Amino acid sequence: MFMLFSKMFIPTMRETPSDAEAASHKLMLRAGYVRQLASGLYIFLPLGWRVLNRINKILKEEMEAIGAQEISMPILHPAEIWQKTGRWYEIKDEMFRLKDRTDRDMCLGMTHEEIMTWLASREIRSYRHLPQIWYQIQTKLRDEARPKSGVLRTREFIMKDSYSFDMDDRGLEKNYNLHAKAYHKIFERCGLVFYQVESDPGMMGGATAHEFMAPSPAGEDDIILCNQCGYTANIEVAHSIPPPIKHPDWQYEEVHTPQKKTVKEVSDFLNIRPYYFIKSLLFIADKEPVLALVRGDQEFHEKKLLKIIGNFRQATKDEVNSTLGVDPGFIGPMGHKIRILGDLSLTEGSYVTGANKPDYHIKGIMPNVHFSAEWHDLHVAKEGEQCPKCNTLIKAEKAIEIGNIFKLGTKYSMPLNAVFLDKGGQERHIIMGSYGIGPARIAAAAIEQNYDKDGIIWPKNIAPFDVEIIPLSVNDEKTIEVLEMLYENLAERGFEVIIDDRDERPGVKFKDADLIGVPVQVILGEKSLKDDQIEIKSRRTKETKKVPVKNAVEETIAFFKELQ
RNA sequence: CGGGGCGUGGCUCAGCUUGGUAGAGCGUUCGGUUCGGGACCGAAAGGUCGGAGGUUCAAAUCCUCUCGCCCCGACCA
Repeated sequence: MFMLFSKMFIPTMRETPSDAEAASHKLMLRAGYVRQLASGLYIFLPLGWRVLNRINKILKEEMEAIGAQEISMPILHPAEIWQKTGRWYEIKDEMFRLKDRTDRDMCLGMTHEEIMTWLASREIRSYRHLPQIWYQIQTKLRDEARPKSGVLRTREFIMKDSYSFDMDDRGLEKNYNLHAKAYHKIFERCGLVFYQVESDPGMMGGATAHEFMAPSPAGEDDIILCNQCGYTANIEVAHSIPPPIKHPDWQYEEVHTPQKKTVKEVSDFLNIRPYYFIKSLLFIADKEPVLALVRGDQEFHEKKLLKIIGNFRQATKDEVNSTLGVDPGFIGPMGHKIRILGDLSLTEGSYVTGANKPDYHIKGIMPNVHFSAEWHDLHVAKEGEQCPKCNTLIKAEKAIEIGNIFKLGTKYSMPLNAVFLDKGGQERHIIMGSYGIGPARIAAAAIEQNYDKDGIIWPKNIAPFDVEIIPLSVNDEKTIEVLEMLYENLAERGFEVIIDDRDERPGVKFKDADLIGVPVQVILGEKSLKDDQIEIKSRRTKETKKVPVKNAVEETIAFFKELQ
């Protein structure tokens, strides 16, 4: 297969549109892959669509390889099904809602757990029908609060989503692991650097979830990594052991700290390091006040507390006063009757904390001596702390979420009554899993991880073309002769080739070729052709190899095969 | 939703403070010279200055409202 540059719609730009920030966003615009229609809505131009299709082809191959069957679901859904699972009410502005002409409530699909489960509930009757894996590559719509970074976060996007249906947890475990393995193959084939990390199942429900993360400064997520034992987790669930500290032999005493409220202020004032402090934060959970404690050098982790006590909010200044009898800034954990939760790093030692009276702090307070608390992990893990599994120093990185896998259990099969009869004739709920991948995010992540000042450097399996042939002169007879020989042979051998047949100056063609990022460039110049040679150039390294015309096809293929 | 920024030919931007003929570079079209890393010369087309209202003899410029887009945060099924 070959295409002519002059006939294709590839609107490259010399300058970067001013509202692009992320490298992938800038380059996809400049190189003519996408155009923006409105906030969070993107048009994929021929090159961009080719890339997505190549990614989708890989997705399909790996899904079929684990026995998944492709289907296609509507993106317009009746409200009732979403009402049955409760998500119609739980999800707020992020769901696009509308009514049909008969005033029936409808919504646009943000994901397809409900509809897939609905189908299973109607069609699956017996254990003999299980297990099943159904998948689709389908448009999703979410009215994102903040679309950003080009195609990384959009309101309409394509997603590969698959769903597994099993009779029991063992079956789910198997399908979950099959998906994890398939995902590893997919992201490897797409040429990405990635990690599988522990993640928060969130509103998807279920106990276990992992995310696949492509490290990149453009990413929205923070992940924690341990190079030693391989522990990886999203910061939302990551554990860590803060650096241990040596505790001084303080006497329990009040110290005067006029107007000093924050840890930093008191720390500077008393000349005591922040990690010797206990930070006390008051929250209101279902009307019950809860005091949360973290070490002074630690950041309090809201989601971790949420999982323990359920919904809560920060207490107002007045509530702090009426509950604890003191203004924020001078709170200490001693002498209160309310529920107290403390971070695990505080279980022993001697600390500084608020004295529960204005302008005073307590030095020498000891957990489990001067106060008691329920101990939980309540802090945000950060770089420089220790791995919870092997004590090695951990690293933090930003990453793009390119895929996720969830064990759903019966979260959807219960409300939608998706049941089957087991061997014993017993009616049981289907055990489900759901698994997503965002192809556009793969493309963007691939660019974020592979570009230079001149443009995109595609991993070879997802590039829009394998080879770009650049005849420097389109009026030279010998050039045309070699060109035809080359592309016909390459196309015959299954390569996808683009030919820059435009009557442009060489500089323009080189610039565009680098910008577009096809991994192999074959340059046909009159000078080299005089010696019966052509040039094969790597987009990534810019290294050029001259080879005789008679070996051009084989050499080009060999060159391509050696690339990543 | 909170905070910040920006809307002027297709793209990047100047002009706005201090109201008075709407500009530049790139791109596009035509002609010519060029031709191995975004060439050069000449000519031309192309703009309701995001929109509405107001102030004024006069508004891209000042005021009010509004819409859109980007960034930070919150949110993210």
